[in-house]
Amino acid sequence: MATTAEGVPAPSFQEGCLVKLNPIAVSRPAEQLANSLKERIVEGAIPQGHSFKEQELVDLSGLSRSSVREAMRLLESWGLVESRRGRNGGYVATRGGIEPLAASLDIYMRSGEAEVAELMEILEIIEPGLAALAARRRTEADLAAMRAALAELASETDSDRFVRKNHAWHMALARASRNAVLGAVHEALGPALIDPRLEGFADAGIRSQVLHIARRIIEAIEAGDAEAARRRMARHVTAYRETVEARLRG
Amino acid sequence: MATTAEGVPAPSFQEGCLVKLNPIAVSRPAEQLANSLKERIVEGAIPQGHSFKEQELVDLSGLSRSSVREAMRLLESWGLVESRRGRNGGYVATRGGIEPLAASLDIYMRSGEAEVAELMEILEIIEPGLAALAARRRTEADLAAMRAALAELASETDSDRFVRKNHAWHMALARASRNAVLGAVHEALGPALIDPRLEGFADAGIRSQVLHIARRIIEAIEAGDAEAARRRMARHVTAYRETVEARLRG
DNA sequence: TACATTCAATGGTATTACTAATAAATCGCC
DNA sequence: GGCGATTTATTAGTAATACCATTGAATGTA
Repeated sequence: MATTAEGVPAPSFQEGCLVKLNPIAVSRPAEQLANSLKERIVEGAIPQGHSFKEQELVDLSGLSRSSVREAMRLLESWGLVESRRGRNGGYVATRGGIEPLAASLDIYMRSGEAEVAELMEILEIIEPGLAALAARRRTEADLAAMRAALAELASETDSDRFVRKNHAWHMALARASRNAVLGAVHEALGPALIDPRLEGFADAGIRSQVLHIARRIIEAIEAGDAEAARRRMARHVTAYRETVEARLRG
Repeated sequence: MATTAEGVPAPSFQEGCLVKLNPIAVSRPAEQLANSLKERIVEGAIPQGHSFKEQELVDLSGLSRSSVREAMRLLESWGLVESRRGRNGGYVATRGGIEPLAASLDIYMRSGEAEVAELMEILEIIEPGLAALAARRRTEADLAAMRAALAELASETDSDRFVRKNHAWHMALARASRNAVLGAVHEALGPALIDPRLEGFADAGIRSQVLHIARRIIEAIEAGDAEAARRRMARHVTAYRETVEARLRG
C-alpha cells in the first residue's frame, strides 16, 4: 500500500478520483500506522523476522511513543509481530498464525451472535468435507490419534465428559484433514456447542450410536475411501442435529 | 468459560490433566484486564450497552491509565467495546459483530498461510452447503440481489472484472444463506483467490460456462430446491477448481 | 421558546521518568 | 587463553502527568 512520508497509509483505489473525500476522517494515528505495517507484512514487503525498534518507528512516523506502542499492540493482537524486550529487542515481524483467527471465532460464537442452530449448520456442512479430506491425507500418526481419541470416548460413561471427548475425536479428524482454516472453524465450534440445555444429553443409547458410527468413519478414513467417509459423516451429523433439535424443543 | 479470581481464563478441556502448568506466565496487566472483561462481556455478565469510564477502570483495577487504555484497545479490536469521547462518553460494551472475524480471516489468508489449493478446498466444501441453505431461506430481496449480480456478470467482458463480479454474485448467494460465519469465511476467501497467475483467466468460453451454471443455480434457489442447488453448485465449484488447477500447473 | 455561548466531563495524544528484562561487554580468576 | 561472574547498555513495559479535542449538558440572551 502506498504511504505518505509520515508512514500513514494513503487511501487506495482512488487514483483516478478528482474529489477525494474521506467521509470518515480516520483520525487515529495508531490505527493508520498499524494498518500500514499490516499491509506491508501481509504482502511480504516486510519479511518474516524483520525487527523494528520502537524508537525507530517513533522517528519515522513522527508519532509519540504511546501511539506507536498502541499500533504495535494492534499488530500483536493480529499475530503479525512479537515483541521482545532487552538488548537487541524490538518487534519481530512474524507469520500470522491461526491463533488470532481462532480467537475471533471463539468470541463471535460465544457472544451469542451465533445460535446453536447456525453452529449445527456449519458442522453439517464442513464435517463431511473434513472427513473426505482426512480419508485422502491421513497419516499413520493421524490414524493413531483418532483411534486413541475413540478409545477415550468408548471408556467414558459421563454425559458431559463424553460430549467433550466426542469433540476431541472430531478435532483429531479435523487435524488429519490438513485444512487449517476449516480446522480452526471446527475447533471454535466446540465450546459454543456446550449448551447448558444439553446437560446429561448423551445417554447410553446415544453414546453407543455415536461410537458405532465413529468406528465406521475411521474405517473409511483408514481405507482412504473419501466418499464413504463423507457419506457416513454426513449421516452422523444430520442425525446428531436432529437429536439435538428434538432435545432443545422438548 | 471458567475464570480464576483474577479473571484470567482457566485452561479449558484440561479436566483430566493432573499437572496443569501455564508455561508462559501471563504477567501482562493489560492483557489480564482485557481477558477478564472479554469473558464477562462474552458470557453476558456485562450486558450490551453497559458503559465504562476509563477512570472507573483505573480505580477498580489499580492499573495505570496507559494499561487500562491498552486493555480497552484490545477489547475494541475484538469488537467488544466502542469508545465514545466527550461528556457522557466512555467505553460501551457491544456485541462482537462479524467484522473482527472477517479481518482475522483476511489477514490469515493473505499472509500466504493458506495456499490457493486450501482455499479452493474450502470453497468446494462450503459453497454447495450455502447454496442449499439459500434455497431454503432466500427472500424476494435475496433473489433480486442475486439476479442483479448475475446481470452485472453477464455484461462483463474483462477477465479481471469478471472474476470480481463473479465473487460478488457468490457473495449475494452467501448472504441469502443467512449463515453469518460461513458467509464471513466465504467473503474473506475473495481477495485471496485473486492470484496473479490467474491474470486473464476468464476467457469467453469460461465466462459463458459460468453464466450458464449460475443461472441454473439461481433457478434452483428460486424454486426452493435445496438439493438441486447443492448439486449444481458442487459441480460448478469442482469444475472451477479443476480449471484453476490446470491453469496453475500449465 | 429558540438559539448561541459557556462549561464540564471524558477519551486522545504527547512527554517524561522509571522499571525490568535481556544480551553484549567487561572483569577476574584460573 | 579461556571460562564464569559481573557490569553495562539497550530495549520494551508501566506509570504519572499535562494538555488537546470532542461531546453534550448547563447557562445565558433575544
